[in-house]
Amino acid sequence: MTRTDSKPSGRLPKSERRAQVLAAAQEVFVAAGYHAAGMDDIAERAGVSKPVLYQHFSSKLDLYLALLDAGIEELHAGYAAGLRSTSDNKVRVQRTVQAYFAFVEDPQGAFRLVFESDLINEAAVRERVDRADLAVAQAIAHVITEDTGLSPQQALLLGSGMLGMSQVAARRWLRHARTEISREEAAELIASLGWRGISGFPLSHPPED
Amino acid sequence: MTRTDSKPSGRLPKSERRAQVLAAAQEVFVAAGYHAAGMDDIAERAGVSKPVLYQHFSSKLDLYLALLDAGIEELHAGYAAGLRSTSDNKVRVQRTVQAYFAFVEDPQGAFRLVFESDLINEAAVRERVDRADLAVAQAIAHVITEDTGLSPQQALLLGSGMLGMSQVAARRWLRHARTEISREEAAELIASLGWRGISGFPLSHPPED
DNA sequence: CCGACCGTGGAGGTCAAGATCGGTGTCCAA
DNA sequence: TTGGACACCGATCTTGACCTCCACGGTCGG
Repeated sequence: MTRTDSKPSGRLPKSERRAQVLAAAQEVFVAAGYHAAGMDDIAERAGVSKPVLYQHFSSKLDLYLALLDAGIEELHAGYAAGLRSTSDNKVRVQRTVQAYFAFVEDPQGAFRLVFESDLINEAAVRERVDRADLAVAQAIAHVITEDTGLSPQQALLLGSGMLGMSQVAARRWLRHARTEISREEAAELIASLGWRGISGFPLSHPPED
Repeated sequence: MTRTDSKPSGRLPKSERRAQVLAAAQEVFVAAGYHAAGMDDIAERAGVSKPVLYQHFSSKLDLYLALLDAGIEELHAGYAAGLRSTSDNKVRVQRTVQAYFAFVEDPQGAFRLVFESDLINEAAVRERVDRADLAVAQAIAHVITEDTGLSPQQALLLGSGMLGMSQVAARRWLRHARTEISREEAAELIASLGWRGISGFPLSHPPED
């Protein structure tokens, strides 16, 4: 019985141990937020000691940023697939909103790191979240400019409005309406709200001074 | 000239001194966030000593909650006035969105405490923000149920979508589009987005425009 | 004129949490 | 089998921030 591969606390390859630490850190950060989370908690959750944490990540912030990047990438992959799946802008909006709801429903809770981070004052975090939001808003703005004659600035503002609509509604649905309304129905409702709002704009928008 | 009332550091009535402390604390919290702000900074900013802080507020959290409550009340007063100013639901939506943009533009920056708090994990903070959001969403949901045949749950979800739309768009406008688009135009754009979205739902009254 | 009092100011205590060092067990190779 | 080296763990250090104690100056009553 010299083999102890199945033992969770045994020696693991570096990448596997790193993934384990990341998973544990995500659980703790999601449950408690950045500031309330302790490296002790993360180490205990991962079943390793604190020095092992610092063998993989140079600091608490580094660990958090790795998880934040993964979460943003997860969200990006979700809506990007929806955008490329069709050229029908209405369906594109539906897919994007669906992606937000799916992201929020993810059992790992990565949305807490992207949408509800308590480290938003940190420049690195703020910058990444801003960039992610801008990408989504621009994607929606692109859809808008195809269907309306609004200026890029106006379209981008509307895009951020659509983004906020999806984000906040998805979070409210998850917390307060998940048992009453299915994910698909909720997303469809919000997508209808957004699409009707967008498609109501005139094709040629005269600037009103 | 025995009285030195005009001297800032002199004796002040308790309420006035408290207001001064609150103003200084708001500046520091808005600029740095809760965690990065120090009681030393607040005391220095207010021109008082730390014991004076603790004569007025029992803890840092207490001080923050006082400011958060004031900010929420400011937002509430803004949109509540707009809702009562008319019975035209379209105008109500416009006024509500305008209130969000005005709140975000407030030079004291109270919106940072309500919309971008880095203490959102604290139960007291989360509860107050949730309650404030729910109030707005319910107010909008009431408007929605008047014009559509949606269920209360559906209307509340749409209301939170409208809320998020206004909130996120207002923040983006403040940070990235303030010089290009006026506040009124931006708010009108978002209000149009939301109103067209709402009025497009079935069983709605025919649009007057 | 003088003494007592009250509020201010700066220095310090405490504690939590992030970031590291000696000891140890285990695995591999000759 | 056995020696060596590597990776891990308990215990520790330090920093930083929230929260109170000793000396000082101005004011009011006798």
